[in-house]
Parts: sequence; C-alpha cells; structure tokens
Amino acid sequence: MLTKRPRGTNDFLPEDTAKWQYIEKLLREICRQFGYAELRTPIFEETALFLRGVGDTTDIVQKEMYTFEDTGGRSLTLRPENTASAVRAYVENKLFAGQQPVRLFYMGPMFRYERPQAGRFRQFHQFGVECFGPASPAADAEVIALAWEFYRRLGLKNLELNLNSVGCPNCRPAYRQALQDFLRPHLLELCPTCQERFEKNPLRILDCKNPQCQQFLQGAPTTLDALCDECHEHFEAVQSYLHAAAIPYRLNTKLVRGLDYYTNTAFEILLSDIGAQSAVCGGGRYNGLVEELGGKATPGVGFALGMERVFSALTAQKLALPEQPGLDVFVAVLDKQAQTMAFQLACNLRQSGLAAGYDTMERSLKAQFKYADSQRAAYTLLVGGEELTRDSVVLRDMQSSEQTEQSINEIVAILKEKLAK
RNA sequence: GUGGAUAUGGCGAAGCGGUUAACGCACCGGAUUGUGGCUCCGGCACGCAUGGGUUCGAUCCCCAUUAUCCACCCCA
Repeated sequence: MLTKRPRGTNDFLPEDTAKWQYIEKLLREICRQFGYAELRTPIFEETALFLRGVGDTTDIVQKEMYTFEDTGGRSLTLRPENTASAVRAYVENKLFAGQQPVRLFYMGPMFRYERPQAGRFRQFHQFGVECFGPASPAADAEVIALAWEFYRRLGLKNLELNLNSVGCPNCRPAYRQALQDFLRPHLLELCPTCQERFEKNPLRILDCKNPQCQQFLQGAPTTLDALCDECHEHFEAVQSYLHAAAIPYRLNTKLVRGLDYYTNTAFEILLSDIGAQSAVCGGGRYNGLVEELGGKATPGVGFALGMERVFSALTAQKLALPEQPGLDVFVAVLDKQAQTMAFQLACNLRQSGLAAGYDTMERSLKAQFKYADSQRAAYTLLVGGEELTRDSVVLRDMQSSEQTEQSINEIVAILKEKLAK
C-alpha cells in the first residue's frame, strides 16, 4: 500500500513536531547545564557492533534487529539503541586521549522489530547520555540527576526511581553461583525461558514476571547481599549523592542488567500511568563495555529515555506544553491588482523579522480573514481599494478589532514597534 | 513469535440482511455586493479495510487476508 506507513512507525505532523521541538530544546538546555555535548552517530552500524555491544543473548539481538546486507556484502543493522555506537565513536575517534570525562548526549530514532503496543514502536526515539571516564559514584548520581531534572521540569508526577547494584566481575561470579544453588532444586519447575537463563544468564531470572518463577525466588540471595567491599562502598556513595540531591528512590533487588560488562549501578524510572510499558528511562554503569568493544578499559555510565513514552506520560497526566505563537501579521488583499503589493509587503515584513502570511488560495476577503484568524494572526493588513491610491493600508488589530489607516511606507516600522520586535 | 478486541467520509460515531448510509466536529462556500472569532443556511461517502462465499438481495451473516489497538515475551 503506497499510502500506508510501515507497521510500528509514526508520522509526526506539525502539531506533534512543535511539541517534539519543545522537549528537545528542554533536553538540550539541561545537557548544557550538566556539561553534556551532542554526539551524532550513524543510524546503521556493522551488525557485529551490536552483537558485541548489546550482547548476543539479549532479545534485542536474538529477535529484534533490522539487519540487512548492503550492496557491498556488508552486514549492517539499524541501531536498536545508541550506547554501543557511542562507545564505538569514543574509541574510534580517540576521545579517550583528550580531557576526561567525556560527557555525551544523543537523541534520535532507534529500530527494533517488535509487535507494537502502547509505548512500543518499531521506530522509536531515544534521548540518552553517556559519561566516559569516571569510576566515581558521583558520575552515576550525575546521570540520574540529569534524567530526574528533566522530568521535574516537565512537571511529571508519580515517577519512581528504582535502583540496584549488580556488582562487578569480582563479586558477581560468587553471587551467580549462590543464585544457581538456591534455584537448582526448582530448576525443572521454572518457566522454559528461565530454565534457559539458568546457565546462560541466571540474573535475568530475577526479573522474570512469571508468578511461578517469582515464587521460587522468595528468599533468594540478592546481588546487594553479595557485593564486594568496593562495590558496596560505591553503591552506598551513589545513594548518599541521591540523598544530597533530594532524589527519592526505591531499592529494587530484582532490577538487573544481565550482561557481563554491566557493573554496579542499574536504574530505571517507572511511570505506571502510561500502560504496561512503564519504563520511561533505563540506565546504569558499564565499566566493561569499552574494553569489550576493543578500547582500553574505561569506566562508563549512562541512560536512555524513550521520547514517545514521555509524550504518553504528558498526555496521561494532562500536562500541556506551551503553545507556539501564531502569525504576527496576515496580509489580505482586496482585489487582484493588490496581490503583488501584498506579496512585496509580506516579504518586507519577513525581512524585518516578523512572521507574515498572505493569501495563496485566491480566496474572498471574508475567507482571508477567516484564515488569518485560524493562523492566530495578531494583526491583519488590508491592501487594495481606495486606500492604495493614498499609499496607505488598513491595519486591523485582530484581538480588539480596531482598525486604522496607515502609510504603506511606515507600516513595517509601525508593526515592529507594536509587536516589540 | 503468541493471545484478545476492532476495522463505516479528514476525525468521532449511528445503522446491522432490502434506508436517499443518521448525527457531531473539521473543512469549503454563503447570509443585499471591502473584514475573522458567535449565530444561521448550504456543500462535503456511486460507498461502509481488502479478497472470496452464503442469499433474490449484504455495510450488516461466514471464511481468509491485511491493518490498528491492547496484552504476553521484552524493553525506552
């Protein structure tokens, strides 16, 4: 179907894009304040980057990637997320050689082949930040604070920050073992996916939603119990930073980032009023990722948030964004002879920095006024008729309906002054 | 990939075997000839997702397909 967009994609019409621009502007402003600069990476990358960077046991890699072969026989994949690309760019462009930390943000479309539902699309948009270099818990708290500040300024309520620590390569193997030992007696009673996870990725069993599996997890050891001294100290410090920033959170020992290169802090921001897909933000620390992708070992921490879900949240909580201003002035024509004059006037007004519209539909004067009204024009200029013989035009204030006759040579200056521009 | 619901004009929606396919919003035009927002009048679906079938006859019944929505898995 030629007039049907692909499944799971969206057209954002002018009404929508105005809102997107507002949100994007807010995010850019917050990033500026936090010292994060924009990174733009390709929409597609070598498939191998995601296999490695996202992890080949993840659902994303196993069933959700848009992978294709280009004419040169390369296997490429539309990015399903942007962290792997950011790490690749960090290493490839040798950002490690400059001043650390390297604070980056990105926003743009991501692609995952999934069944669409509320808050889930095949092409969706993420904003995210990555902070490379610092191992300090202050960096963990910094990125969380950045996300939190965004939601605070939007005025969203009922947000719940979930926090956990998944340890590091020193303490995780022991925990992994302890969890397996704990679950082994019930191994055959776990759901099929969890049975598979048992060997490959036992931590993921923790966040299985199957009630049966959750039952067997009662009393299971948590990652927090198993943290080594260093990880414990790190996690405590993150929490005290959050306290200092007055950011409320909830410890959630079931929250995991199952892959080996994810370390220490894991967090999610949840909002239940937007449907089943309630995570509006997810992130954590990945001290092993840069090395995994071929760079030298570099700590990192970051998060991503889903733009579409932000809009769902705004709608659910009935939060209206400021409206875009309408036209400063609409130039209406009385007769055909005035058309060129009107066009010229509109051009002059625009050159002076005003937003000016005029009639391109060759409509009646009445219809032109109606249009001016629909464009929320502050003023309408009426060009033509006997006024033109006096080198003047009619200026109508659309709010008060007051009309005056003005010299055509002074009208631009008059309007600029009235509109204070 | 699995399950459920839905599919009538630009949008919302009535009709549910035989109707000129309501109505509201939006849009367009007009209301004694140079003017908007209110009001009034008029216009706007040869067709009811697509393809089959049942029937004298189908938007309305049956089947398939596709799409949308919601949920599962999982994630932003």
